[in-house]
Amino acid sequence: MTPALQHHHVRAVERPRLVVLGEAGPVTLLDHLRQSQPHAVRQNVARNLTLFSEGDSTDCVYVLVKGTVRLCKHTPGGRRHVIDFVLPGEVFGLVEQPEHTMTAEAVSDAVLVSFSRSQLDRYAAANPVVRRRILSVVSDNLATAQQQLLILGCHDARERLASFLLRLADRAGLGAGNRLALPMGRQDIADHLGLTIETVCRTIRQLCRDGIVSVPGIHDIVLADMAALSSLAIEI
Amino acid sequence: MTPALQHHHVRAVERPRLVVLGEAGPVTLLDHLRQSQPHAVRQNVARNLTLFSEGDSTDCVYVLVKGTVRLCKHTPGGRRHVIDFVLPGEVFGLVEQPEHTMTAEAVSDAVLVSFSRSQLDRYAAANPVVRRRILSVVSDNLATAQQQLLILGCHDARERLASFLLRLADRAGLGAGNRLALPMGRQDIADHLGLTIETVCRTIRQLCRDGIVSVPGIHDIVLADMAALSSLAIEI
DNA sequence: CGCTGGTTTGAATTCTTTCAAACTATGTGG
DNA sequence: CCACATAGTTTGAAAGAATTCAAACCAGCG
Repeated sequence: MTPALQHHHVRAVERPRLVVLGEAGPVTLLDHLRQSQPHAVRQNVARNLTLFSEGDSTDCVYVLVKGTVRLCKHTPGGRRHVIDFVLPGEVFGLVEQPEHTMTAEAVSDAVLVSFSRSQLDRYAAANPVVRRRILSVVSDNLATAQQQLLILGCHDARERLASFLLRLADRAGLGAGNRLALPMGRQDIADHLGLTIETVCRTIRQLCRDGIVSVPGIHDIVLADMAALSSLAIEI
Repeated sequence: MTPALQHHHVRAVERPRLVVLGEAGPVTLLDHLRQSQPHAVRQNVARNLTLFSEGDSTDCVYVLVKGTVRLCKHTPGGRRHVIDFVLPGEVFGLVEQPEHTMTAEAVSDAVLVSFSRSQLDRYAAANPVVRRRILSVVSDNLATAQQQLLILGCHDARERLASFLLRLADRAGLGAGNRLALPMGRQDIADHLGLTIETVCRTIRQLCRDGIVSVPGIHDIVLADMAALSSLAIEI
């Protein structure tokens, strides 16, 4: 796993962007992180491993290179809520508090790069553009959470699941034949949507019977009828 | 409505804080806003009036002085979700996007001060502390939204309502005899908690019968048994 | 006094949860 | 390579909860 390869992987997952001819400076926060901390630690984590827990000090910022991560909150009563899933190319763990407010766990085997938070802060202090990127990330997280509030406000399971699938497809992109990877388990989806695992199963099955999706494998779903799915989901 | 009076009102709603003897500089974002824009416009808005809508340009930042405001998202399908309520002393409308993503409406007759966004940005450009305050506000909004995700993840109405009441009590403070003002209507609460208005009514009634709360007036609720309410709510 | 907007109650329906059991895939050890 | 154990998923049936629809109620107001 050479640095060059690592470099490639980190960039490969980025969203397409306009390329400025001649000089393409750092644009995303990830660009800036890579530029200012070229020797950041890259690590492989196995499925179900905890990356950090609620209460841990926020001394690192992470970028997911490969795999999927879930961000959870646990209640004293032993319940769990999955606030969000992290997809490759996304920054996570960037919190404006001394301690993490969520737990991050690998949904599947994952590869990530961890950057020093204090170093980022020093870099940002001298660089207005980086500050704006940091604010953008937090602001995007806020927008995402508010979008999710809308989904959880839906009264029925079909609507929540349809919305979830569409949002995931939008973020992760669709494969050939509208195939979408579902790396997370059914329980993860349930805890993300405020449902039980049984309801998630039954609702997926229902969408299947209605010909709206098909499920070639547990961790794959084909969005056969996007129009029907969209009309089912909460419109944004 | 003299400037002095306005000054008094704006400060009166602030959270208690330690007073530094001799020199008490600006601490909160509100302090900074007031200091940098001493002639900001103060306005009265009547119940149900819209302050700004989704899509409006974000050229102002607001501070609520009196009354209550709801922040909603509307779907093309005609549904509405109340993302949050704004209480006196709180900043709202501070969004890192060119357009508002929510609609703000007065729940009850309200008084607010609007500050110029561009002026704030210029001020922040030269003042690291103000930048940090702005980031704090956005970050706090994020924490609030994620807390609300936890509440909406609850499978039953009692739990959501109990959590809502406790959170409101925590933010607004309790009056004599654990009295809490509920300026918003039942439909607002329903749209905030992902329930129907009927379920909200019935659940409040149920809490009443169980002696956990009492309802002297539609817009007042007495949290009689805080312990029971806490054990009912989702523990944080 | 009667309207109007908002709230509360009732009864039936629909949906979700719960609990239990069967099933499937995956990995381990023989 | 197969049998078995395990974790996770799916299905079924019954119970419980929320929604829907309808109607009654209530408070503020012209």
